[in-house]
Amino acid sequence: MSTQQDNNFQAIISHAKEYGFVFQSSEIYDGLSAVYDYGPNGSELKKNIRDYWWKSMTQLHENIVGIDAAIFMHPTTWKASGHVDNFSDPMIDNKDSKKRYRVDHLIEGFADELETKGEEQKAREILQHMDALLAKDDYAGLKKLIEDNKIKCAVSGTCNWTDIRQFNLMFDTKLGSVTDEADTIYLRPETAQGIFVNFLNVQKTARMKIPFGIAQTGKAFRNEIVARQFIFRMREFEQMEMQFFVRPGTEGDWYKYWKEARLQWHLSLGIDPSKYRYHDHIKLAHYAKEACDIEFEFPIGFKEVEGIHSRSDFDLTQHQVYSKKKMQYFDADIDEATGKPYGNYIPYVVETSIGLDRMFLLILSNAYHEETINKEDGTTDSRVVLHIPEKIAPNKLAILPLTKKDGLPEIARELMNECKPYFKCFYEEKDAIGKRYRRQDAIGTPFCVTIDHQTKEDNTVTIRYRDSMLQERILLSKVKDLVLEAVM
RNA sequence: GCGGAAGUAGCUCACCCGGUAGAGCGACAGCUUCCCAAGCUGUAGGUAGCGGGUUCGAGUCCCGUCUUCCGCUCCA
Repeated sequence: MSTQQDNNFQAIISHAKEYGFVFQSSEIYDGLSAVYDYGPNGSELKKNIRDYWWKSMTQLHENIVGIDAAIFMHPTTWKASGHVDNFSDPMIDNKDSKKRYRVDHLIEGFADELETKGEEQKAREILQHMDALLAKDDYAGLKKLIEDNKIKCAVSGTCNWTDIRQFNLMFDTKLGSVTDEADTIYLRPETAQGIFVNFLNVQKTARMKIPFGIAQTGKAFRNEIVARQFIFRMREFEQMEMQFFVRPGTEGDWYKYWKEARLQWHLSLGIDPSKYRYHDHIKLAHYAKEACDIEFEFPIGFKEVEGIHSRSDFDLTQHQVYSKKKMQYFDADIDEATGKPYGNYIPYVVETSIGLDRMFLLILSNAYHEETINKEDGTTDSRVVLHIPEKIAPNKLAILPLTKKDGLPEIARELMNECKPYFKCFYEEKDAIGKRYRRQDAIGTPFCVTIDHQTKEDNTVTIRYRDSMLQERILLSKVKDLVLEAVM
């Protein structure tokens, strides 16, 4: 058996469509850019990945609880989080170099140059002027400022600028019937804030003690300027995140802990460790203290699938400032250094945030193999198989009567009824048995059971394993437990 | 957003100099009862992404638009 895996991203996308994993959104209307739908097999796989994550967080960790916050949040949330100010910056493009700049960065850079040339006075004037214009959202004035000072593009060295445009990565909409400014609300660009604003509610009602975590899965929306590469970067996507609240000073250890724990979660799905790597951030986001990505070698190269961020007390502090509600926690544990309780503080946060859709793509691209099989008679055969981990495969078991008569379907149906309540099964009696096996390979079903004439005599069936293609005879009565054990 | 390539049946593709669409696989119904696809019979499915133009006539030429992939850019 040989495996051919030459980064065939196209083949994976085709396969995803052909077997009902992923469709482009609104395809009959030419599709909507960077928006995708999950089909029958895709929605099962996605749900299974989500469940596997959820269980690993909320069931296997006694100190992590879940919530399900709304997508709509009070607009002030996004002022507090920094999303309004940091991600709606006016941008300008240089027409010659095609390079895009944040307007404030461009002008500040110019001011810095002036300062190094000893023209501090002029630099200060320009910055003051810029701040005044920014405050008024006067884009024409800002462009004039750039042109009047002949600020050049560092790449092309020209002043050939486009108009200034604003790229707000948050989608907005109106709440209620009155459409004035005050009613503008945003579709959340990240799920994390739903956790932060509920920090006290959860801590008090679930009686959580630090250190503890709050987990959540859900949709988030970003109006990406460029969104591409299939489901890798979508405008509507789903996150699975957990915010872990810790005592200040311990965040470094917890960051290390979660960095390791999250990689172990990935490896628990049996994926080749060499396809993973960490990428530690040098340049940090506005809220971050330490940050790293877990990257996976997709067919399109190593890309981020999950981020672990030490977010300090930035978010809770911001919400405390904006909401004027105290976000503190009373820690009754005794500080050995002082002999007294640690007392009140705003907890630090270590975040783990994984893109569900990216994890889906990871599983799919890791699972996809076009295999050539050397048969006993010297000829070759081929199959497309998805080596999806058993635990998260869309279907766990295919039940296949060898023929559709002689009472075999009846026995198969009985097995179906026995197994159905425990895991997802697929029943089929059409076509040659080999063909049915191949169909199950193509959608990643780990086990196939064939009911044949011998079953009627000794209550044994053939179980066939997807990955090895080996088969063995087992008792009909053992099928359910065998599958259950593998998929739990 | 810029540049490149592409968009014909579910998937992969063909249609030579413009003359009103074909194949393989797949799907469906049946035969075969066959423990690893590609045996037999039959059926369905496309007005060639969408819109406009040139032309007697366009999938084939031109323009626009949408979508996808690749490179650059961006990525809290």
